[in-house]
Amino acid sequence: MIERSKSTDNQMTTEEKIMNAASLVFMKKGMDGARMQEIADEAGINKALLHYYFRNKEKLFEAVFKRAFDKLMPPLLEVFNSDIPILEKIPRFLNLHVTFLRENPNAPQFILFEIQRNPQMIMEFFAPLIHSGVIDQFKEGVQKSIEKGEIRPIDPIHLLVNIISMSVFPMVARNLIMEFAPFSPTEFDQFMEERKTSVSQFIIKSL
Amino acid sequence: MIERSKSTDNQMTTEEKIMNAASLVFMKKGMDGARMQEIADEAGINKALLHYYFRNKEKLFEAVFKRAFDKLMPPLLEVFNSDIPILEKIPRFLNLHVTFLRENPNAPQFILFEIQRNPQMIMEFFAPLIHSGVIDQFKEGVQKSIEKGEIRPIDPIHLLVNIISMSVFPMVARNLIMEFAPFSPTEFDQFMEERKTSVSQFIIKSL
DNA sequence: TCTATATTTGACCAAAAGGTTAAACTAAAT
DNA sequence: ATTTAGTTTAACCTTTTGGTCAAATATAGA
Repeated sequence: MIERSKSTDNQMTTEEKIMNAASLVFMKKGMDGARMQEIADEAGINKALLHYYFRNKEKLFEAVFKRAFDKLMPPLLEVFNSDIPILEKIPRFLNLHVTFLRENPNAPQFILFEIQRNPQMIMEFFAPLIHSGVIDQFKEGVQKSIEKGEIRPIDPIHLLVNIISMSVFPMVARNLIMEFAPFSPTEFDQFMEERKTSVSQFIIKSL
Repeated sequence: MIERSKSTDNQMTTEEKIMNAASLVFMKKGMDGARMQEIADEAGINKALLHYYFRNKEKLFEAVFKRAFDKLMPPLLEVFNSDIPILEKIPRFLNLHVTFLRENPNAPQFILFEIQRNPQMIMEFFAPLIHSGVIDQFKEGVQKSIEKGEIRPIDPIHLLVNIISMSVFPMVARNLIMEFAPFSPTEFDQFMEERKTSVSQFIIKSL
């Protein structure tokens, strides 16, 4: 009998196996669409074990969400919090972010959908980030660059939204783009790689 | 007793009431999260009536999806299919699209999520669009503009993805942006209105 | 080896949710 | 007024699904 390709590697602890399987299933199907049985199958264990390690679906989901969130945010902050000038921040951000997205293709869609499903969760996870002053720092950085004449006058929020949009959205619309372009998975991957420089140029040119 | 705010207007036919209620609930909760009972309540009718008009949840969902899709696509195509030069297409597209998005705030997220949930549906809905040659037409238009020296050399697909990203993504990340900016619903609305010109300028400047 | 603790399982359970049905109600046609 | 076709409902059924439990198995310490 042929082995199914599961998230089962014998060296992993059961808890890790569960987390990986849950991550896979939740990211693909969302909280509502995910089935505990499917997660158990994917982890190669019994369903009751899920409840042994994580009390219930909600708790398991939160653990998965938190892990995805904690993997996403640090590199993002690292760039925005640094003191390098805005024109250098942009290519650096795109590099880090596109790399992350390639390794976690379903993360953005997952986070965005769950935010809409349960907006209260935004508070819990994003509140500390919001109050850390990253945004204000970014705004100030842009303002200074404008005063120095390095870039044209532009609303910092619009600029920020533009940057995030162009790096995140293509991953969210991945399947759609692949159909329209049309791209094979490999070609799409290359497309995203190109965007590191392509989008950097695009933004810098417009400033 | 105070009347609840339902999708119930006495002049609507039952079928319309159901479609509107289903649209509301499906858009907010997605296929998996939506409950037939909730749709029935929202429409102010009995649950069995849903099955009388639409055989089952799947069929009802398809009807809702189709309606959303048919409302989204025509204006989009109208602009891209027209023969006006690319530099005029951009502001026109943004105008139409942002206006549509404001009236259907949950449509993009809804469509994107469901495409991921059931990729097969892409084919059914988007196939005719893809084979209509819109994309090739857009590519040619950009190429011509490049040759005429109207815009700098740029990969048309990257350009197209940039345009779509900057207009669609802010609506998908609506809740997030409102928290971060921070914006009230009214302010966010104004923000999107600003983007009609802001993004147009941003793109044109970069070309 | 024997005991105690942690892990894992198969069998169940109760609630939720989609779907069905037969009967009641309405409104138009004869 | 009666019939007929379309509409609406309350009650019910079945399947799915998250969750539980007692028993079995492995693991480590005395």
